[in-house]
Amino acid sequence: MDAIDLSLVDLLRGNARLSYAELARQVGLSAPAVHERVGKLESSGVVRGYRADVAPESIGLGVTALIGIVEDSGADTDDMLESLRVLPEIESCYFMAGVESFLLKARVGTIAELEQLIVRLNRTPGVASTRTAIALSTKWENRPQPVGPTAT
Amino acid sequence: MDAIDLSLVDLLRGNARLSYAELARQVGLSAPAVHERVGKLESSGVVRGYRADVAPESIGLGVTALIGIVEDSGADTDDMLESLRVLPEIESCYFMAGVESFLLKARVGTIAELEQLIVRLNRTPGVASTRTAIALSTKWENRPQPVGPTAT
DNA sequence: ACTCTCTGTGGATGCCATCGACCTGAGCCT
DNA sequence: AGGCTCAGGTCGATGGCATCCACAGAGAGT
Repeated sequence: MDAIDLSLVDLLRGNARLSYAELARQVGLSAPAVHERVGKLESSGVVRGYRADVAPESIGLGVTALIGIVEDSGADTDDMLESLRVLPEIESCYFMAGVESFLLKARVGTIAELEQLIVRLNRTPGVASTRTAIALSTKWENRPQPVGPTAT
Repeated sequence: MDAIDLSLVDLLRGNARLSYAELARQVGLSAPAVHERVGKLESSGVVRGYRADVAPESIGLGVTALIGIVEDSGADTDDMLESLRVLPEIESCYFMAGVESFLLKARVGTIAELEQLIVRLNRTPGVASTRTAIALSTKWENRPQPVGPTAT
């Protein structure tokens, strides 16, 4: 991970569809060299994938909620994780310090679906209680912070 | 937004670097037709961009925190938003229902940097108080939920 | 029925991805 | 010092892809 790798990562976080030729121009290497570097970044796990950033409301996912979960004493955390993982509405799952062991970001189409999700969560073995906060609007999300030599 | 557009969105959320030719094969259209559809999805704002998904710890952002912000009574929400927007550590910002007006997801390299960020937030005009929860680990994040005709 | 529009196909062309051969400099052993 | 080795680069070739253009067919409105 030298400075050129960081530049490549930064460029691809800004636009994942840049061609290798364009990346090569930006970092001052040849296209095959960039191809090899990006391949190594992928296989070493630095770059996990490439995702289109889609406006959620335009695909029928207009409701965003953040849900904290308090575990039962004696609950098996791994089992709980598996129960959470199969719920597609849960887009993110953090294991937290604090009373609430998990913090979930969930996205659904309607409040009714959110209600169903919460009911299902409360029925899940190991869940003692949940606390749901609804996002009225998303100001921004997953903004990539520049990581390289910001000022050039 | 017909079924083919939804398939394209799903495919690109899974792998943003798929070629138009490959997308065309998947949805059963010609490459130029797919090119035009994707172009329209982009210019209509459905597809906002394409991002490489990078393991944050590998670029020196190993600490994730979620920060709730309680506004001063009489604070100007728009001004606050601008103050938050300039802080690059804040990757996501939701305007919430509830006592805490904002919920931020911040990513920094060290706990010391997190401390500095919290101090800065508490000094920001309009901020009455903050509440920070640290993520011990990220189980998954921004998992794209399938949207199209899931079972085919 | 005519025609307008929208969305598709097929063909042509130039750029890009990708492979293989070869080059170069750093580090290290003798 | 001299030379081995290897990581990581350049260059050139080739086949596939992006992208432009001309044109075709389905529906809607008149």
